[in-house]
Amino acid sequence: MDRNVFKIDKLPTVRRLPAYLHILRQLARCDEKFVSSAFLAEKLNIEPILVRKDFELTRVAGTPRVGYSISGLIASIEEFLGWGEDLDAILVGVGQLGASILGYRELMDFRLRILAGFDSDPEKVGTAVHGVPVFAVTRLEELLGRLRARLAILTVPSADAQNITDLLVSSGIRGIWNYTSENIVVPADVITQKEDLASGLAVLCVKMSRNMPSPL
Amino acid sequence: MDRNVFKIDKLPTVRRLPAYLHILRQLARCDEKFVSSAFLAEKLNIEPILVRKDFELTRVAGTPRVGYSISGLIASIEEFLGWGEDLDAILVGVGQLGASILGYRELMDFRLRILAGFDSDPEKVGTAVHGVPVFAVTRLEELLGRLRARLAILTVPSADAQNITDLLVSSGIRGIWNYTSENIVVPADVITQKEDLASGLAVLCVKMSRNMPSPL
DNA sequence: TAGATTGTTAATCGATTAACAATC
DNA sequence: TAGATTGTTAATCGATTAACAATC
Repeated sequence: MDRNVFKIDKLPTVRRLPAYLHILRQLARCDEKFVSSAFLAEKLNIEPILVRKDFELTRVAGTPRVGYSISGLIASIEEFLGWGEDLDAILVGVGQLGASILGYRELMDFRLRILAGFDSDPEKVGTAVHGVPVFAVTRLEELLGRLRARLAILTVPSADAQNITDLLVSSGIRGIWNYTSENIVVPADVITQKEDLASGLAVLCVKMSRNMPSPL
Repeated sequence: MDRNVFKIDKLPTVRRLPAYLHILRQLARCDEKFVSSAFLAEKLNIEPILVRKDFELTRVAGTPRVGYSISGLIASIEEFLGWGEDLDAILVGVGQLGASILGYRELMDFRLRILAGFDSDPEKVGTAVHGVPVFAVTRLEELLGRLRARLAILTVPSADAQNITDLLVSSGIRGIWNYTSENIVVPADVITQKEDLASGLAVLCVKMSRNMPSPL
């Protein structure tokens, strides 16, 4: 089963870490110093013990009766996720979705730095979207040699997904954040993460139908 | 623990169903009639037995040696998700993200029908984005009385998330698909589904750091 | 028939929850 | 001190995987 070399454990925990980080930063902005697992659990609708278990993974220690140091937690989580330093990326496909990602302030909170956008539309080439310069997709290989980004955000039309993926891989990209609806194929040493909006909608629909006998 | 009344089981299965659906429709378009669990498993990088277990939930039956009927599977999955009929929704916050959702063809495949957009920007009010009319957010309550949509897509700035949520809830919305980075608070009988881009990025980052000793 | 694929039943694995001792 | 909160250890729960019988 080596097709999934990158199966990491504690995946549910990793998925929750950014949510903690978001709340912790809000608290830090309000000059709070300590927070309890119960407080965070309440916010995220989970159990306090789960919060403590999650923090165990990041090796942060709390103080009985006081809680966890907010700044300590932020540092530990960032450290664990590798979000302490800028994460350089490029984005391919500057359509409406691509543009909205370029303008998504939250991602900058996580020190994701999108160095360049690429698009095949000559109208877009040469412009800047949310301050990010857009280049022709034909220059991908050339520019990736210079930019040293290892991560690519894929927001092209589904039909182009695999072609562009192949190009990204041969240009040295090691991770692809896939926003298309295609299941792209990559060599074993390249990592992909598929962002699937439909799965969230499915969960919502099933919950709603469980909730109401007649869904309309 | 009644705050999570809508904890459904088989959640991982539900999350995978749209991915099956997507592949099945591609196959149907190619006039394929049957598919094996092994084929689908290969596509999604999971185990064949997991595919069969998932299908068990939708009560679809396969035929030994032949596989599953593609049209039968599509029907069963749609039936299970309640995607056999149009799912009426509204969208609040016609910014770049909101607009990209309005233009997202894939969602129409799932029969999600966005009846109206709402925005506070007078420039946008009265226009149509991807064919969807945009109304003033002040008319939310009034129009929701008429539209009979039960689902709202929330793409407003984080700062407005809770206010708009309260308005949606008091206007009769039963489910909120939350694209903001806020953890919105709703009454126990309203369902929310938070779409968290950061958690996908976290998984990707952790996988990449596991992969490469030095991440750059 | 022989062989491929489903479907069932049991085993394993991992995530969450519970209980409670430690501790500030 | 007493009480609140962490952290540890064990129990439970659910999801995935394995084994193999059923079946077309």
